[in-house]
Amino acid sequence: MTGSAVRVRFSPAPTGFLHVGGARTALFNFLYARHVGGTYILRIEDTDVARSRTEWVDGIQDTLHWLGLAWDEGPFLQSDRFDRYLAAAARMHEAGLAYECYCTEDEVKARNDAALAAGRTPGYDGRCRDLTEAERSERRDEGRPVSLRFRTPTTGVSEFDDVVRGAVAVEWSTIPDFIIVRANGTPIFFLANAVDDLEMGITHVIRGEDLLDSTHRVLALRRAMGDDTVPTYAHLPLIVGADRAKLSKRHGAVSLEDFRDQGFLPEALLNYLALLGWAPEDGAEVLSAAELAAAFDLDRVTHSAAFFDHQKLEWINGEWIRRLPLAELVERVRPHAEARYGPGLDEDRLVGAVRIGQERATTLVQLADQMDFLFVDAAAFAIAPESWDRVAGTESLAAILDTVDAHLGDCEWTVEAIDLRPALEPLGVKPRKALPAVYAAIEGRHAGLPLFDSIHLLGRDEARRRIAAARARLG
RNA sequence: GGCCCCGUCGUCUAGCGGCCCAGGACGCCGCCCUCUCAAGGCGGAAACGGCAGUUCGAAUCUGCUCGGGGCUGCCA
Repeated sequence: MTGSAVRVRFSPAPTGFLHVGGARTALFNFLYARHVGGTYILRIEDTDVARSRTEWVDGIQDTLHWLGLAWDEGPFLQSDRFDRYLAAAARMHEAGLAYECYCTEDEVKARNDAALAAGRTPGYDGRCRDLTEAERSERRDEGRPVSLRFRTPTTGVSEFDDVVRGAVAVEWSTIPDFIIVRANGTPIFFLANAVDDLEMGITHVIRGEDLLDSTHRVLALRRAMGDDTVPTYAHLPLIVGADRAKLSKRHGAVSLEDFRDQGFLPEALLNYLALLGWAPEDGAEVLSAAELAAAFDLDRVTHSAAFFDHQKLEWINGEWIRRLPLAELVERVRPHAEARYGPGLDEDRLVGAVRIGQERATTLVQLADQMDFLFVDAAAFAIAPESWDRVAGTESLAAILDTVDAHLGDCEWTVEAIDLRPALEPLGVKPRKALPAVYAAIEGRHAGLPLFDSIHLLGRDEARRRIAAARARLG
């Protein structure tokens, strides 16, 4: 598993559920590690104590496991490692690479707003950058909060090569000094990120493009720690919502758990997510995790933001439902069916329904819903009003139901013998005209699982009872 | 506002100077199959943002322009 020196990490902030953007990032890290035989690490970036929650730390891990994206090392919690970051920050301070800043958040914000209003470029104005020792002690005596701010270069260019973007360069003069330790004594993302990538020997940083600009600051921090090496960076195109804006917890993002609850298979989600921002050379669309890992490479990652297409996900999910062995599919459907109809379902009916539903299902939930007529209480069974409206006017309906009842009364109880078409032939009504009403009578809806199999699963008595009930509605 | 990134069918993409009057997939439309609905098969409509330039030749290279997005936080 760790045949190469490649070390990658997925490093989510536990400030919410895992959504498709985060899952895709985890997946690409996972696939790359598997492709090259490297190590895939999980690191929780919970430096923002106020917003991180342990339930999200657990939730993210659960979801990752469900997806099959188990990590080789970790999880490492940055909140367990604050001393390291703070020590690094202290060294930078001593070396003059960082300085104490006494500005309050509100003051900085007010000055930024003023700069913007005046048409000037916002960003920390360097007020505390070159304070004398006397000025510093004066501010400390005032009881002002003390944060540590990193001194960025004022001249020159910061440049690095990104696997998917190519060379990315920016003038240092456009990057203001930034906080590395908050006034409350906790470290900031840039610092923790730089320290950990270095200490954990991360060789490839694969993450969203929203972090592209922060790379310059992290690299500056690495150099401040005396390290001139640069890991390989690969910034993935963003996954956007219908408005083409970045997905986030407060903007259009959907929890991966919701997809699970909606009846999507992890195989399908993985498969679809892999196709958002990457495509295999041979153009294949339906691939297993192993096939994805074999074909995946960073140099085929695309450049532009992608819209999450729910319809294509549904299609892939159907493909995966069809590929699952029957017994396996039954186990995937079972929890959804039990959630609806209670535990201890009749096994023959469940397996039978899954068997006839497999070739037409798009989601596990849809499949579980379609078999409701087999599990709902006899007393609770009812024909959907819309369906009855559609079929109530069927030509010769009374005769059709009488004929069906008679046929079910004395035919051999096999799917082949139940076939209603020969019995209906004398009535001169086409099966496609006559049968929807029988579907409604038996399944409660005019379209659903194959009728003859459904009748077979239902059993002779209950099937006839339902036909009789429908017949009674005609008066 | 400043900086950075991106721009091929509705959507996801293939394409890396001639094989492209642009290929595949989802979706959509039509036909076939059919016990309903699906699934499946066949066919169809549908795109290189714009303008210059380089070149014998550009979706592919360059510039400009327009458009979209990201960052600009004591969030990550």
